[in-house]
Amino acid sequence: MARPPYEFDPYFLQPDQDRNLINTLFVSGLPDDVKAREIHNLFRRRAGFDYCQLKYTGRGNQGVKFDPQAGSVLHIELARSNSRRKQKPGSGPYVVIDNRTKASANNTQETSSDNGDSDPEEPSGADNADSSNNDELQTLKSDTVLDPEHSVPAANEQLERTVNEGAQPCSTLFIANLGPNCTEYELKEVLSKYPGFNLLKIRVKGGMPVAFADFEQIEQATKVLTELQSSLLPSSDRGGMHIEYAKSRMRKH
DNA sequence: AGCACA
Repeated sequence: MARPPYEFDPYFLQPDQDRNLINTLFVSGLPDDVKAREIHNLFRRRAGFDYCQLKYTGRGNQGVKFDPQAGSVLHIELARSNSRRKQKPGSGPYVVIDNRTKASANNTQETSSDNGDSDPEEPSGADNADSSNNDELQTLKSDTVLDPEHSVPAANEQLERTVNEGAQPCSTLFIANLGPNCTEYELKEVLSKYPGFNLLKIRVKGGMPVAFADFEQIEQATKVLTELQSSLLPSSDRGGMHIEYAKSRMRKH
């Protein structure tokens, strides 16, 4: 495949970046048996199209009910961040990642090019004579999205009425995996560097402290969640703190 | 994995 001599995708872009810099589209609502070739054909004539990456996710037919009509409508929006995956020069026009292979049956390979998140070079070297550079992809029972890592949450919510692991954004954070000697003071010291920080409450649950940290805005809580996730406090003795959105907002104080 | 206060 002739590819442009330049890269469209800057690497290592963060999710919070300026939306004007997004040059990746997130496509959902694809049928279970969609083929990467079909997606590629959908966009190949469009100016500036570089490549597509098709990912079969873990959600699928099992118990996911959505309106059959709505389910057949393609939904396209700006991705939350740009695709980082780089094509290998010798590979095909699209990338397939299949995460839904363990529970189901057979094949696990991507057909068209490089694989998932960590892709060391093939130790065997130049074995690219691999004749299977073709377009026949495994068909798996699963929901199908393009590049779901970069998806906008709303897009997934449209597709699934599934159990969402209590991950609704909230302006209060729940902080766990704190050391038994963690003090309100040391935690407050860290949190108060962030804008919008309101109040911290520490409770002891089964001997181990957990904390609730309240912020003015969800966005401010989100920033703290991502930036302080897994970070260590002086009192930490079992790894970094684990931060989630609280299930409910902190009450009046 | 563990989510309280009012």
